[in-house]
Formats: sequence, structure tokens, C-alpha cells
Amino acid sequence: MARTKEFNEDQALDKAIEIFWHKGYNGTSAQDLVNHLGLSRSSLYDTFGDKQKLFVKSLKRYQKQNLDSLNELFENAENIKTALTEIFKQAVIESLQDRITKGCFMVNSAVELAMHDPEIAKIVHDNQKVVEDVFCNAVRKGQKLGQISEKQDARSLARFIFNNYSGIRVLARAGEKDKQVYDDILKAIFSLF
Amino acid sequence: MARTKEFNEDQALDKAIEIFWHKGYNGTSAQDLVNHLGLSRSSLYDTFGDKQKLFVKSLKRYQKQNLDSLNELFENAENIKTALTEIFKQAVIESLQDRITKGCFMVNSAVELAMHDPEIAKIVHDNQKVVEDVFCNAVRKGQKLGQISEKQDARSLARFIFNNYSGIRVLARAGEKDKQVYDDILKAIFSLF
DNA sequence: AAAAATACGGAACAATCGTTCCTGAATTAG
DNA sequence: CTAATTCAGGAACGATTGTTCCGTATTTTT
Repeated sequence: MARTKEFNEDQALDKAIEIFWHKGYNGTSAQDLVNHLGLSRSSLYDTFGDKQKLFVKSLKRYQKQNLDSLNELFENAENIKTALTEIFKQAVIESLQDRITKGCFMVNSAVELAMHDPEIAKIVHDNQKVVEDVFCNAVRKGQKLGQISEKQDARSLARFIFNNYSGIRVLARAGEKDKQVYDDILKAIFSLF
Repeated sequence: MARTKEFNEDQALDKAIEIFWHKGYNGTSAQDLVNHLGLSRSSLYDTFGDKQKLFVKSLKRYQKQNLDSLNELFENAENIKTALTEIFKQAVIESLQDRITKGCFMVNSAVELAMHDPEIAKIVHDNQKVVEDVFCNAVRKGQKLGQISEKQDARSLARFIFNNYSGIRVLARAGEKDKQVYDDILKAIFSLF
């Protein structure tokens, strides 16, 4: 039979996520992928098909990773409102820590590709719905526990949270490094709960 | 002396805005520009230098157009809160009306290019500051007139508004066509004022 | 009318794009 | 050992990229 794969496909995908996230789809060349993944051209194409397929696989993997950690966070949280603030605070920390910030891979891909690639559009839209649901369930739970005000409809609040999360990721991608800007936004957001 | 230009430079720039807005910088080829602007390759390069310079000019023009209309709106508004809701409602209408939606040229450019092109980064950042200032002054005025609650700091509220506007434009670019999603977000936003 | 200047269309450029293919070495299972 | 399979490396593909250049037409000033 054949020899076994010498590289781990998931590790390679993580590398692909990194560079696509950083440079975008159109900004990443095949040579960039070869250099960054550490695979030969042939292995790369044999394993993943072509650039678009590799991108789709990367984005799906990213989506799953993020969703899993989001679900885990809410499951282990005893206070929902605190958990929500943690999510945003973490985003702010990430936005400030590096000289450059990549923002959110999903948001970046939505802006760059959703209009022109139906497959990407579906991934983005599905992600939006499922993340919105996670937020919505969390908010409902928080409201039942008396941790979140019931003045706002849970679905509405979930969509609102999602929207502000997107906005902050764009701000980060745009290179905003003033902590006060983020803090002001967060202050306004959480005055609603 | 020489003959006069047969095309209007500003009209050509408006055409450039259209296609860059639609396809992004990396997604727009020189051939796309020739086709869409209706100029020859030579005229295009003679007039605007190169692709990057044309993009910068387009983005700056877009920024000025948007800022002017924003200022005009607030100047003519007797009620600031109403004016703010109008801005968001207009964004929602635009998001829903066409089969495809381009979102915001500035947001798209920020996501695609700010990390990799310092000149674009500066335009994006300058725009953010000046738009934030416009919002801030408007909010202050609205608070003085008793049209906007004074519970929130004007600067904080301005940044919050900007953030949600970005988020909505990303949502539109991602192809969201469910009016209820936008309405839910708007409901949450304006419950703060 | 002559001269200067610019617009135009299109050919042509080198470079890079994504992708395919070939070769030989490596590794595994039977 | 043999056969099968996958690896890495790199040459090579045609297509497209952004850009330059040239010849000609056109318009304006002297």
C-alpha cells in the first residue's frame, strides 16, 4: 500500500486559516500558501483540490472552532451577562495587542467574497443564524435567571449583540488602537442589558 | 495648445467608485476599469497614474460625498433623533432594495486594505474620526434640545452609533435580506437614546 | 496653415496568477 | 522483495495581471 501522510491536514488547515485571515482570499497567492503551509505545490493541490476549495475548508473550520468555543463559554458560565462582557472584552484585548490585527475571518470573508461566491455567502449566512441563535438562547437564559433585563426581546438583543460584534471586528481590522474607543462602545452596549 | 479632455474626470471617478465598491480593489482588474469607465487604457493611466492612485482618489471622493450629505442632513434637521433614525432607515432600505448590495465602500476598503496599505489606513482612520465628530456634535445638540437622553455621554454614543452603522453595512454586504433582522437591531439601538 | 499638445485604440510588455504534470525518492502493506 | 501509493521539488502551462509604449487622430493656439 501507500505511505502515510507526513503532514497533519488539520494543522495545514490552521496554517491556511492564518494566511487567508491575514491577507484575504484575493490577496493570498498560491506561492503564499506553499510558503506558509510548508507543503509542496503538488501535495497542496492533491490534498485540497484548488485554492477556492482550500479557502472554503479553512473558513468552515474557523467557523466550527469559534462556534465551539462560544458554546463552551456559555455552558460554563454561571452569569450570562458576565459571559457576554467577557466576549467583548476579549475582542478588545485582541484588537489592541498586536501591531496589526486581523479582525474576524468570517467578517472579512463576508465583505470580500459573499457577494461573488454563493458558497461563501451560504457559510456566512449560516454562521450568522447559528451564532444569533446561541446569543438568543443565552440571553433568554440570562433573562430567566434575572441576570439580563427583560425590557428587550431576546431575539432583538441577540441580533444587536451580533451587530456590535461585527462592528468592533471591523474597527480592529481598520487598525483602531485607542482603547477608549472600544470602551466607549462597550459602555453603551451594556447599558442596554 | 492642446485639445481638451473629452471625458469628465469626476464622472470617471464616480464610475471607478462604482466598480471598486462592487468588486473591491483586488477583485477589480485593469480591464474591468477600462470597460466600466469607458476610457482607453492609455487615457486611464495618463489621467490617474496607476490603479492604486485611482483607488485612493475614488475612495477620497466617496468619503467627501458621504460626509457632505451627512453634514447637510444634520444641518437641515430640526430633530436630531429623527435624523439619526433616518440615517439607519435609509441604510436598511438600501440593504434590502437590490438583489445584491454593496454595503459601504469605506467599510469594505477598511477590511480589505487598511492592514496592507498605509495610505488607505489613513483615509479610513481619518474618516472614522471626522464622522464620529459629526455624530458627537449632533448628539450634543440633540441633548441640549432635549431630543436625546443625557444618560449617555455624547462621545460614547457617537462611537456606538458609528459601530452599529458599520455592523449593518457588513450585514448588507453579506447579503442579509430579512427586514426583521435590521428592524430588531434598530429597535435595540434606539432604545438607548 | 503650422505647430504643439493631448486623446485615443490597441499592440505589447514582463511578471505573476492558479494549476498541471513529471520525476525520483520515500514509505508502507502484502 | 515487490507493488502500490504518496511524498517533495520544480519545470512548465496558458491565462491574466498591471503597466508602458507607439502610431494616429483630433483639437487648440500661435
